[in-house]
Amino acid sequence: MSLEDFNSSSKPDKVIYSKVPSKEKAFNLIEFSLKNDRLIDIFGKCEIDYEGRASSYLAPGDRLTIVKPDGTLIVHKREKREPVNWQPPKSRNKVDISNENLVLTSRRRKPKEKLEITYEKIFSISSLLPEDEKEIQLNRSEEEMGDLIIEKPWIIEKGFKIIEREKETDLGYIDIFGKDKNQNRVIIELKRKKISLSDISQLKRYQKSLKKDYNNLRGVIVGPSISKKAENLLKEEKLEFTKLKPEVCDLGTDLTEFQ
Amino acid sequence: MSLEDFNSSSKPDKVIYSKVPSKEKAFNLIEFSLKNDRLIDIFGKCEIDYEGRASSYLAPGDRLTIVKPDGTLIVHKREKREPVNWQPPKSRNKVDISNENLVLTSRRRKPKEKLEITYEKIFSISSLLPEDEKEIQLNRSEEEMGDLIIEKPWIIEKGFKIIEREKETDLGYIDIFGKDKNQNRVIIELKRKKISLSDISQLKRYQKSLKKDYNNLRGVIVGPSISKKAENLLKEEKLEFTKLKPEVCDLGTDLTEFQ
DNA sequence: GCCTAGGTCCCGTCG
DNA sequence: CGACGGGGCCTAGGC
Repeated sequence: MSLEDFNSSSKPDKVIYSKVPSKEKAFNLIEFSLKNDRLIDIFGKCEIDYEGRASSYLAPGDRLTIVKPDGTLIVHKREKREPVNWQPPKSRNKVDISNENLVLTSRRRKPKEKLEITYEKIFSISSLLPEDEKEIQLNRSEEEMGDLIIEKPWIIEKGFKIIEREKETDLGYIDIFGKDKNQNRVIIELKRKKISLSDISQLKRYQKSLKKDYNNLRGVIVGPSISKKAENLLKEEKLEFTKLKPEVCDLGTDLTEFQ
Repeated sequence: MSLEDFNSSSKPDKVIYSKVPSKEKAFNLIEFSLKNDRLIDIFGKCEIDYEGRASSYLAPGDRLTIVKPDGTLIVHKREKREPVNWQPPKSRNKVDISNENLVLTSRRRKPKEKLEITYEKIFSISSLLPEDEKEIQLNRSEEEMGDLIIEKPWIIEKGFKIIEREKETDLGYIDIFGKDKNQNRVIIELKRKKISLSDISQLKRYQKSLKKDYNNLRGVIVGPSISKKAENLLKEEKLEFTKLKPEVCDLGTDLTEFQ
C-alpha cells in the first residue's frame, strides 16, 4: 500500500499498515486517517505533556497510542488497565512535524485541555476501518436489583409496598421509596456490592432530607454484604441492612424460597 | 517475518506484524507473544462473552483487542474512552482454535471472572515489544493541596495550626486535622473540584466520629467551588467552605497575596 | 486479603 | 449546560 493510494476512489482499505515509517510517511498516514474517520494505532517512543484538569509530564518511553474516529485519544504503556494519558471523545486531534519530530496534539475546550505527544521514534502504525457494531448487553446492575424489588416487593419484607422509584429530594435521589405493613415510610438504598461507610452516609443524607415530612422514617440499605465499620455506623444511625445478592436479580432465578 | 523466526535466538523483533493471517498463523503469533511478554494488538470481527462480577454478551463486530505482558486485556470499539470489555492485570490469557474460530480466553479468580473473545475474522495482528519506562509526574492532585496547607497553614485562616494529616477515625480518614487560633479543633476535607452533596456527607461523617472527644469541633471543606444544593446542606450542618483552587498548589505559585 | 478514598475518573440521565 | 450517582469502575495506600 503506497501513500499515493490513500485518496483513491475505490473501496477504502480495512487495514493500512506501515512499519518503521519515515516522519513524512507517518505524518501522511496519520493525517489521512484523521480525515477519513479511521482508527489509528501508533507504537513508538514518545514523551507526553498534558495540561488541563491536572497537568503531567511523561518522560520518553515506548507506548501504544490509539486515536478513535470520535476524537478519543488513548495512550497505553506496557502495564495496567488504565491509559497513562488520554483525551475524551470529541477532542480535536492533529498531527505536525516539529523539529524533525512527529507531534500529535489533542485539544478540547470545556474543560480546556491539551495533550501533546512527541515521537522520537515510530515503530509501526496501523490505520483501521471498523464497521458499526451492536451494543453490549450487561446484566446484574443495581438497576436490575431495583426491577426485581418493584416486581416482588415482599423480598424486602412481608407487607412492603412501593411508593416511588428514583424519588428526588433536596439531598439527592432515593432508589426506592415505599412503606411497610405499619404504614411507616421506608427509604431503600440499593448497592450491588459490599456496603461501605459512604453508602451509609448517603442513606442517612436521604433520610435527613425527608424526616421533616414523616414520623418513623426507616432507612434500609440493600446489598450482598457489609463492612464492619459500616455495620457499626448503621447500628448507631438506627438504619437497617437487608441482604440481597445482585445475581439473584437475574431474570429467571427461582425466588419461591423467599415467599 | 515468518513464523519459524519467532523462536530464533537472535535479538527479538521490536515489531512483528501479520495482515489477514490464517487462523493457524494467528494462533501461533498470539501464543508466541503471550509466552514472550509481548504486547499484542488484534484487529478483527469478534463476539464477546463475559461472566463474573456482572455478565454480558456483545454481538459480532469490529474491535481492537490489546493484551499486555502483565495480563491486562482490553477490547475497544470505535467510540468512547472506555473499553467495551476488559480483564484487569494478572489475568491469565490463552488462545485456542475452536470450531475453526480463533478464541481468546482470559480468566482470573477472586473475583472469579472469565472473558471469551471469539474471532470470526482477523484483519491484522501486531506483536510489540515495549521497553521499560519512567513514571508519570502528575500535578494538581488533592495530595498537593494538602502539601501546600501543611507548608502554609495560614492559607486556611490566620492562626490555623496542623495537628495531623490522614488522621484515622472510626468513620474514615480525615485529610487534615488541626486547630484554630481559639484552640478549637478543625477537620479539613480537601477536594480538587467542585464540592457536591456527597463531599458534605463525608465531612459530616468525620465530624460525627470525633464530636464525642471535642467541643466546638469545626468542619471545613476546601475546594475550588461548591454546588448550590451542597452549599445549602453545608449551612444547615453548620460546616464551612474555604475556596482554594488546586492549580494554586502548583509549586512556585506566588502566594504572597494570601498573607 | 479487606477497607477507604481519589480520579484528568468515565458515563448516563435528568433537571 | 450543571449536577448527581453508578461502575465488572481502576488504582494506590493502610492495616
